[in-house]
Amino acid sequence: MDGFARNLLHWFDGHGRTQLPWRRERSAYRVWLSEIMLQQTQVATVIPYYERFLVRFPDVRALAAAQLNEVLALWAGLGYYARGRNLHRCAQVVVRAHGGEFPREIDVLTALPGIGRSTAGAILAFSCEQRHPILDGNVRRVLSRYHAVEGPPTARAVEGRLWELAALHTPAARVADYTQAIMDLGAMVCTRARPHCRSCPLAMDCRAHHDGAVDRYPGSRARRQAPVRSRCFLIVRRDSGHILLEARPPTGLWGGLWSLPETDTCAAAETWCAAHALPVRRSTSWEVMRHTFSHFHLDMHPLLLEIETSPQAVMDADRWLWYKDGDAIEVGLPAPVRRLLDRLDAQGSPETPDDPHRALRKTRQDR
DNA sequence: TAAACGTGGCA
DNA sequence: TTGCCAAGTTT
Repeated sequence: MDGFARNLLHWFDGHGRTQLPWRRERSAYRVWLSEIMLQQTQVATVIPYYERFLVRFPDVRALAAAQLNEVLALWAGLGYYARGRNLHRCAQVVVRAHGGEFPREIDVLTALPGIGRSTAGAILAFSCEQRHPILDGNVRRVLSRYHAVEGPPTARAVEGRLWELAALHTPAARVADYTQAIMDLGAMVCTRARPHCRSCPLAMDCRAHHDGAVDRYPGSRARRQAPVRSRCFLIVRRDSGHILLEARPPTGLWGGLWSLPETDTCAAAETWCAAHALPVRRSTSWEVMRHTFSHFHLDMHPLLLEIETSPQAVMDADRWLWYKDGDAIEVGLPAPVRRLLDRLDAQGSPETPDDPHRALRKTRQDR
């Protein structure tokens, strides 16, 4: 064990996070579930989802036996829904092809849906003390500072060097503690902004700290300008308060979730209603709501359509659903759609803005 | 290989 | 307000 790991473990024994839910019982199933949820997602966000999943799906067989729709409904709000779809697929593969036990070989594990190199390493390190490196945002930050690794983290050479360093430092003994320790250090001490180098157990040998250039690492990644997509979302409401939902395609944005019917423009929405024989009694265009994703801005143009009761159109239960909050239906709603419906409940029929630009400003101030 | 994939926290 | 990014993987 090198000095890096020794100092880190010593710090961990006094300062490590011990209260995380997935640290209590380290079955492969629980470690796997937590690792998938934690991909690109902050710890505080994951905790309530993790607890709910464990109650509903106490083991991998329960998860494999569930409907994808229910899994995605429980996943709704976490984001990156391919993780939810892969989670379900992976559970079924584990049950069908591996007798309900997660494989202990890293190559077999990595071949499972949703499990890459880092997640596979974490599962084996935490659940059975196998010596494998991980490379997440924390480890990337700690190592790139400690060794003053230059360059954008996505660059191939940088990526390879960081994996190399991660493998070099990972000890044979106490692998689980070490893996937790380096993530805890990244989350609590070697933070992105204003790291606490005074209380860092590695500061003595940290090249970035020695050079007084901690904020140069990791290097910044190149960003593209986010394009703007403009879409019209139909809030088709019946007198009973039920809202028409449409099943989204199984892949892509919000894949597998339910959302409001979507068209390019509000004008197209009228065509859409005619095509589906929806007798519209009143329509009200709402203020523009801009939602920013990782790669683009979505300008949502909500259009409220109040319709006569019991339309005969839109009857395909696989694709369409009349939904009212409180129904005992498993529905996964994307967060922006959820917010839209919440606002509708809160203020009833929204008023038509007379100035779209003012409306946009107003919306953005609300957020 | 680069782009796609959600959401929320923070400075 | 805006940009960055968090327990990354897939195509």
